[in-house]
Parts: sequence; C-alpha cells; structure tokens
Amino acid sequence: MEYVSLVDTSLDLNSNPLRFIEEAPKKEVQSNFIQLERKVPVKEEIQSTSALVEELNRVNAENKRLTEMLTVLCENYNVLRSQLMEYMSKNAPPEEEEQPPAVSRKRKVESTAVASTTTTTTTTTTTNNIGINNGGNNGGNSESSSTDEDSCKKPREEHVKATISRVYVRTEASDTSLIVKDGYQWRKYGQKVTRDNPCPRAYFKCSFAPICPVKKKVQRSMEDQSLLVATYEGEHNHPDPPRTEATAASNRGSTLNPVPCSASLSSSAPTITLDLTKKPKPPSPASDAKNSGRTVTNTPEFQQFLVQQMASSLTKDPGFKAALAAAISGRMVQQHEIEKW
DNA sequence: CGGCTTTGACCTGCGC
DNA sequence: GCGCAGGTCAAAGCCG
Repeated sequence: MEYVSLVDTSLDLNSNPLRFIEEAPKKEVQSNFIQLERKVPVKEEIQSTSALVEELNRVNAENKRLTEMLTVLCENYNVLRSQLMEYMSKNAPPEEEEQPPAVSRKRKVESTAVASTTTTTTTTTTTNNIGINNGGNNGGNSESSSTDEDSCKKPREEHVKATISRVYVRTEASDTSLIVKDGYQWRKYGQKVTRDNPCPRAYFKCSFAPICPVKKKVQRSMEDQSLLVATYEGEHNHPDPPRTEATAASNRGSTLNPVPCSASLSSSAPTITLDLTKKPKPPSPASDAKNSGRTVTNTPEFQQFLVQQMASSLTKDPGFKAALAAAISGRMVQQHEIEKW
C-alpha cells in the first residue's frame, strides 16, 4: 500500500502561476519583493504592508487548505488499506502454498517484488510521498489484473508482492545494532555486506512461531546512517504477540518492545519514519509496522496526530522552508519573466 | 542447557 | 560457462 496513487506528486508548493494570477495581487506582491530595498514613502509603505498582510492571509488559507487535503489523504489511505487487508485476507492461500516450493522460484518472484517496492520507495523519496510502503500493491489494480487464464500463476506473485513492506525506522546515530523494534520476535540468521551499501544487511526470521514464514531484512540507509530500512517479506501466520510479553522480552536484544514511534519527516526524504530516538508520547500511534496499518491508524485521533506531526515537521524543517521559499520565488520570477515576454 | 548471534561457506539467479 | 552478488545454512561461541 502506498500513497502514490493518492498524492498529487507535482509538489505544487503554492506556486501555481495561474493561481497567483487569479488569487493574489501579484503586481503588488512582486513589486514589494523587488522594491524592498528602496526607501519608500509612507503611503507606499502602508500599501506594501497591506499587501504583505494580504499575502500572509492568503498563505495561511493555503496552508489550511493543504492541511485539509492531507487529512482527506489520510482518510483515503486508511480506506484503501482496509480494502487491501480485506482483499488479502480473502485471497490468502493455504499455509502449504505459503511456503516457497523451490528456492529458485521464490528468489525470482522476490526479485521482481522487491524491485517494484524499491521503485516506489525511490519515487517516495523524490516526490514528496509518504514513505511507508506496505506491500507492493502498486497502482491498486491488483484486484482487476488477475484473470482466469493466468490465475494459476498471478495470484501467487501478487500475494508475494502484497506481503512485502518497507519501513523506515530512525534510531540513534550511535546505535550500530540493526534492530528494528516492531513487536515481534526475530532470530538473526545472516548478515551480508551488499555492493550498493557499505552498511551490512541483516537477515531475520520471525521466531515468535516456529512455522511463521515472515522474514525481515534490515539495512542502514546509505544517505542517512541513522535511518534503518526494514523490509518485511511474508505475513505472520500467528496472532500478534501480546504487548506485555513483548515488553518483557525486549531486554535480551530481541526486537520485541513496543515502538516509541512518532511520525517524523526527515529533511532529506519526506518519509514517515518510526523515530526510535524519541520517547513515546500520547497519543501513542502505531506500535509496529503491522499494527499501524490495521488498527491504530484507523482512528481519527491517530489521523489527527499524523497530520499535526507532518505539519509541524514541515514547518520546523528549515530545509523544507528554504525549498519552499526557493520554489515560490523561483515561480514568481519565472512568472515575471513570462509576463515580460 | 537452550536460545541467540556471529560469521565463513555454500547455494542460486542473473548478466555477460 | 563464468563470475558476481544476494540470500541462506550451519558450526562455533556467548549469555542468562
């Protein structure tokens, strides 16, 4: 599940020239920007002040509108997610089919699925989308894509695709362990240094249930060393571990304690991360990647919290402010040049 | 002693 | 067919 289909990725940062023409007193605003350095008479100063106030009001209104859009976005996301979960639960194959019959086949399927997930992740980091990709249900058209002819092959692929998710977890930069605390118990069975990333990738299997097929890969982000990228493959075929047990068992290096997570937006990549560096604070949202999509995120409290976190992170981020200012000023200059022509 | 992590070896897919 | 890279196995060691 992802936001790509829901989000307008055009990064329309209040810089649409047409909207400026229609809504804003553009001549005044532009002249204000240009003539800021000059000494202006009192009359003009009053005019420019009023123009600034007007501009401020307009930006505030735009900000409010964007917040409302974000809220609607979250609601749509939750609706789609619930639909996906419903679809997955309906189409989940028997447990025997869950196990890969042969390694060769599995690896091939995985590679395509991971590739699609990676693609969406890259898109995410570059197009201002939310960065939790729960499953590669790209485009949301998997329900209609399977036909009777290829039903023997496609459902399996789609199932595998749908059970791959990627979660970004922010940890302390000094924390060298590749532990993602998501509420489940994991057993590490391998570690490998991959070519494209000097940081080792750790391989985990779910050890909460003996036959649980879920695997997890954890690797540090190359761009941001404090960011862990956890890739989950498969679905847990056992009930969620109880919270108390999870907390109690977290002492021994196992990844069991609940996540003191908070939605945060990093400046380099506007993605939702689980910020393990922060203390949990009410209202405590999702405690793990799986639960976050199924229960807690469906509550209006969490949606509101998410919106607030996003808005606050955006407004606090100087990089985002600078980019916003550059985009707006660039557009204004561009519009100015167009008008000149 | 059981369960976990570590780590080198091995297996497999893929590109050339 | 060969080499590379990713993924997995399994023995050894550690820890409570």
